[in-house]
Amino acid sequence: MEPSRPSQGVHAAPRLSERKARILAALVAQYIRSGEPVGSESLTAAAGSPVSSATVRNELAALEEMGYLTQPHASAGRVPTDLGYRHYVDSLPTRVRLGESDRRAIVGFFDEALADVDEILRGTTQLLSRLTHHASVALSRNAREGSVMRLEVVNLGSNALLLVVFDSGQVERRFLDLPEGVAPEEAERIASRLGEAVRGSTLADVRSTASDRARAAEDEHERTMLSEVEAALASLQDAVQAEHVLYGGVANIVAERAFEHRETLRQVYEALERETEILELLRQAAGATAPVRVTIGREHPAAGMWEATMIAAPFGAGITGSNALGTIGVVGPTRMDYASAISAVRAVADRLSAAVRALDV
Amino acid sequence: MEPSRPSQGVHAAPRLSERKARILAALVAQYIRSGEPVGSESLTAAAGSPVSSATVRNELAALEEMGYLTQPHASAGRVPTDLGYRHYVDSLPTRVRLGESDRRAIVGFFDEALADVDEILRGTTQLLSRLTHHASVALSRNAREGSVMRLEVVNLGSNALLLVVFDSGQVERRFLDLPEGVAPEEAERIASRLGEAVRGSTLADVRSTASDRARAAEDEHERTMLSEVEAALASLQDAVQAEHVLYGGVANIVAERAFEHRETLRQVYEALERETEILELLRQAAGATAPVRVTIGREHPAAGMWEATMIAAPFGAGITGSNALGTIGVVGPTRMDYASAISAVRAVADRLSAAVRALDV
DNA sequence: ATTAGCACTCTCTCCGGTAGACTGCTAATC
DNA sequence: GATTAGCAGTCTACCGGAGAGAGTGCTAAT
Repeated sequence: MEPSRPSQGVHAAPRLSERKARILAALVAQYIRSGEPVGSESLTAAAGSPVSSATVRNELAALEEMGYLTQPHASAGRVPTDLGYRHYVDSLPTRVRLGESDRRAIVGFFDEALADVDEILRGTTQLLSRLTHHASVALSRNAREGSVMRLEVVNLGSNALLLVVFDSGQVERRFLDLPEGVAPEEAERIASRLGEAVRGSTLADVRSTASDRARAAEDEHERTMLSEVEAALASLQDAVQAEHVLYGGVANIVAERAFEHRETLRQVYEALERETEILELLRQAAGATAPVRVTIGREHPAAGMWEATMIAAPFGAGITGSNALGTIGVVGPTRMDYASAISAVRAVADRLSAAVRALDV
Repeated sequence: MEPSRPSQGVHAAPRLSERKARILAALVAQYIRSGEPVGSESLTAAAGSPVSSATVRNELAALEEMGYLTQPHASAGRVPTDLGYRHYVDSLPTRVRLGESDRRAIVGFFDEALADVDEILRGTTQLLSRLTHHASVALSRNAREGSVMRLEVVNLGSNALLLVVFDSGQVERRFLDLPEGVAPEEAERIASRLGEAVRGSTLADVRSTASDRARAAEDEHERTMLSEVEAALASLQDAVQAEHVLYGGVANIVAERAFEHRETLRQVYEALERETEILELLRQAAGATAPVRVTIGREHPAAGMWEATMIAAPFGAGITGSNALGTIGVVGPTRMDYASAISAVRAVADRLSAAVRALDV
């Protein structure tokens, strides 16, 4: 395995002739359906006007030369490369109609009023997995990047809790040791005063304000209390990992016949578990303006995903775009039914956007 | 596969003779090590005073008759049944010393002060997976069973958020529509007044109090607001699923050589994903007084786990026992290294208990 | 009760042979 | 020049048989 990066192949992908494009598309479609290498014979009808298998063979040889196809072995049919899939996906019609039963499943799911955002997202991954028979992933916007709407201290008896409420509605919490001699009520008052002063600021600003105030405070209780709060905010700020990917339907990966080798399977599970690369892709999809982002095989930065494809779509973006609330997607083998997977992801993302908007605004 | 339940086998497990027990233990240990069916020849040394292979064969035949062993085929060595593993596990010494490097890894992990409870638990599953090379699971006590320490309404601009803080420090939230004409400040006041009144009650009590007060309220704002709150609490109370299992190291399952068949693998992943049975076992372990609970093969209620073993240990219980803060555990093939897996789970649970205590009290 | 010995059974692996599926190439054709 | 028929060549997948190896159960002797 050489670490070659995508679409920068040696062959600069010259525009394909009409016929080559047709043949390539037909081959990819058939390979996706059957999983078997495709021979020239079965493509004679695909080239517009019917041609002989010998002609198809010439075209196939050319497409292989250009990097769109390979052969498992010398006397076998052709199989698409990642570049072949890429061409296929890029030439897919932008809008594919969803099957009626799928459409109904999606509408039905979002009709049931689920109240909690996280729970909706979790359910959405399950929905998406059922629809596509692939593993699905979801990421919601990082709370810590939003602005702080409230600080609250809650006395729990043996210790106290600092709550930080963000404008997204997310809540982070840290345990606090109340300083010796500070009454819980006083602690609560100090925290909420700070909270009112910083309402709408970023976490970093809140922290530095807390630090400033702690230094400036004349009252000793206030000083120690504020530095406690600052310490908690600091720990919040540089927590090991702020956000986590939600997974659904990961059992589908092992059921995937296209992941033939055990080792491939292992690598995919490991990549999913490592999270970093998946996170990266999901974040990119959230930032992009495109409705879906498809990452195929070696286009993945992580070697463990080189046999896999990820389809990701942002949700909850306003008309302004690019400020999505999060991203959902599916992960499956490069040999997947792109048309239906892409439309399922898009449709679910659309509905999810509507559902979140209804809940949130 | 017949749905036979464990240790209620036809053979009522009569006490094994000293020699049978020795042979069985040696066989299980060797099978765990090698993964190959064990022949009589390699057990001649195991029976206390050395005996011939023929004698061992007689004993093996008897053990098979009693249900502790089987043969993959007529002329192969013996392999333990679930009952065989059960006997082996039950006769394992209660305390096995952990390897020095493992011990250091555990201590090292908990030395790094992690601030958030969920994050610690998440990290703990990863630690446990690294130590045992199995998938690990964790469950923390259901917040909704605790008592409510605070109700808080936070105005987010476009809508409002109801926070419910429990004595465990867990926080649940629901979006609220502020009733027409109710000022955010007023809403906050109404909620916090309710919160003060019900401090320490269960969620159900809080809800019924909210409902009572809504009915009794004279002020219209207060009435509508309180019924909003009650609706939110209701949705909290019967949320689809209150608690979720945390998973770590699930890639280890596919790496497990003992899960030879793809289908077995799939079933295990599905069982993990379905969560219900895993939850059930983890809850049972949390309630039990035993330091670890081992569930082997067909002892599992879920058929998908019939080839797997789960080792679970509660953590965070006081000296009173039975009120654990949660449970951690590992899931692997029935053919696993029980001695080291059990001691790893116990050791991690112990340290985790200490860490949580330090954080919380 | 234990053991030596032996016949028997079952699996696993290797091997050669064959059928089948495609290809690439050449030479003829449009 | 593009297309096509025909054909030789290649590679895989599958099958059946042979033989080695491992381990058992049984019998008869100790």
